[in-house]
Amino acid sequence: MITIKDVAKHAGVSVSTVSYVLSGKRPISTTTSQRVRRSIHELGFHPNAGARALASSRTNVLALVVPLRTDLNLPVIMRFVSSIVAEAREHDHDVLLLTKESGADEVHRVIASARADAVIVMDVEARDPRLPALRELDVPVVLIGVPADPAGLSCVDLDFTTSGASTVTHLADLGHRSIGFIGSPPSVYERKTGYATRFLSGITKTARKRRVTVHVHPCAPSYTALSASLDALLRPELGITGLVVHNEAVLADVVLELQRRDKRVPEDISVIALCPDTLAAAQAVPLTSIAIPADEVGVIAVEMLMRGLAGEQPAEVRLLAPQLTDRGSTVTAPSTADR
Amino acid sequence: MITIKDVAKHAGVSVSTVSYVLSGKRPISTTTSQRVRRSIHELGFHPNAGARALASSRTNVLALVVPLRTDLNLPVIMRFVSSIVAEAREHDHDVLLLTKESGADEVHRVIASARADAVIVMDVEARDPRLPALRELDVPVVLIGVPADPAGLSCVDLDFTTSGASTVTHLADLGHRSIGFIGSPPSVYERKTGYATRFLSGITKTARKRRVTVHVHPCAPSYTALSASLDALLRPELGITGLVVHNEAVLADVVLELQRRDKRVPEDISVIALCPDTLAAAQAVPLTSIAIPADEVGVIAVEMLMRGLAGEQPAEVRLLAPQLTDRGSTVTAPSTADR
DNA sequence: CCTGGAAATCGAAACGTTTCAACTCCAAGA
DNA sequence: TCTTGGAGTTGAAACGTTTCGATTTCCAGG
Repeated sequence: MITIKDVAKHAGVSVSTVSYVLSGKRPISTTTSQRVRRSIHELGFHPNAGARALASSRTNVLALVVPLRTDLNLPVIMRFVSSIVAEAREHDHDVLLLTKESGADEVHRVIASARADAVIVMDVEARDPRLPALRELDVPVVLIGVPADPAGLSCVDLDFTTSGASTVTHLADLGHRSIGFIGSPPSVYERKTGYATRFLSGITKTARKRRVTVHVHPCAPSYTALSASLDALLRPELGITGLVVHNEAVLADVVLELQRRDKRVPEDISVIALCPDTLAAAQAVPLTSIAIPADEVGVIAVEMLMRGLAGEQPAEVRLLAPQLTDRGSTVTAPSTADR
Repeated sequence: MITIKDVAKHAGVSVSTVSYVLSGKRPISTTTSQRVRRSIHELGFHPNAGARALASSRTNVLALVVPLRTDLNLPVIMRFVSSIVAEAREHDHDVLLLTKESGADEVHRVIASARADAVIVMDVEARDPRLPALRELDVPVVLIGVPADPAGLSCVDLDFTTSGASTVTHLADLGHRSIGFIGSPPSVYERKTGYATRFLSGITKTARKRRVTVHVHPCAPSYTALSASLDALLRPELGITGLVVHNEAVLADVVLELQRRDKRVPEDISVIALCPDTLAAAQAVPLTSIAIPADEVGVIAVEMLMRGLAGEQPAEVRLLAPQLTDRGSTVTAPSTADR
């Protein structure tokens, strides 16, 4: 194994000089610096992470708590994860993977044993039982999602409330008076997952304001469940002309099923989704949608942690403004006569 | 921070004794051991991972290279990941997350800097460019998937060749003479992903042997692509009575589209899938399937690494026998007269 | 009662970094 | 000419474990 000592000898300088070349924490002449760098390169030196961590009490590792429940949309989760990993590398950090199932004690273990410097927690629920434990940790923590009481913790997320409002506003502006909502699986609402609840409340609140009727149907990720939801929503007496979908698992089926039931999109019924842009664009009928900015959220989460590690950064809640892309699946509501 | 010294003092023993209590590498009297354990517990001591790694040259961390391409089935990937994480914890190890995009140098960096002790690589291609670099690493490596030349590397995977054979045998035994195959996205075959190619070759080889005609259609994960594939496969002159599906993304749509085209499953057409059991069972018509044993593969991968770290374990290729579950979506082929 | 050896415990030397205090130059200001 | 001070460099002390060799303790056998 090549150590910093070997590099120092090879470059004809002291060990500490090599260290300073690497960290840049002290001025080093360009000639020395170059000589050292060349030695590092020639010898293929990689600083030992353990020794580094021990001496500096910094591991350069972020712990990431990922939910692996099946009622969540894994592709979306993965987009968060990959953007976080990429951004972490950008800041010369690695990512340690924890699964949500393991709970808060695992996070505590990882921090207490100095395996990681900071924590990102995904899929935070409104009154998440892990919150107190996370507050105790005195390392930077960023939540993806916003709990009921974020005091003392940093959060970043799409502004789901405003997103919900946007979908309704969009449809109401087009003249729709009665709309359906196909939501995430019931279990998601039961656990009071922050984002799902907030999206829905944005919808209902705005609907009330705009005097739009909204029929809410959480929907399990199965054909049967979707079919039942659509049966209920498409009863003629409801006069539904617009549909908001927040459920990636059944999104494709929604479009197919509407077609099968001779409801044309958008002529008979307008559809707007909350989902990643790529998914919205890939449907049989490309869908107008509000994007889930997974990449951006991941980047911001890591940046917040980095500032936290640098000692700046008070706890902060950061909500990203929704962005609605019209792909033509939403149009002016058909007049009553047409129906 | 609580260190081993504090524990030693509190328990009235030497530092090394505490260490031996923890590691069990030397005999310690039960009384001492209990006293030490109690101190550890009372003080809330967690051994510093960096110091430990430095002294023992063992990090107790596994590096896991996860593919995050979107043409792969993320839910399946996640099942691998979560079983790996769980099993790693079972062996007191943590998991460091690397994404495939970063390539082999990232793996090298992680090992060279002693951030991890061993590596699991998912989604290995037939002639994966990372292979040589992985062989150079002198730490245990386990591939999930089997490359063309696995020499010197351990692998574990479902036996996709036999799985392909099984699907055909199953259908042929039921009297089907002409079957369709809806495969993974074309890109997957183009990259010569081991598993997809092997599954397909198992199918075609057995089909030849059993004198069954098979019509092959790789299929992108979109409604349009699926629709085109089905158009082609359902031309009456082909006389297809059985369908093998290896594409989780469009699996649900396959069933719905067949129904829409007035093909009853299984009366008019038998369908068998290669996918996780839960997915097969969740379809509008529960599907006969060959399971993708993600959990088992994950567990085995970790166990192989552990044996490798213990110094046992020569490189080994481990193929898991396919398991076919009949859920009633495959029946005797309709006689020609019926069609 | 002594002896030998196993069982239990201890002390100190690694492990490979970072970082602090200190030291050497050398140039600029007085 | 003598200070002063900053830039560049160094040596050595941490950092918190593990582990090796040595030492003590204990007990059975003679």
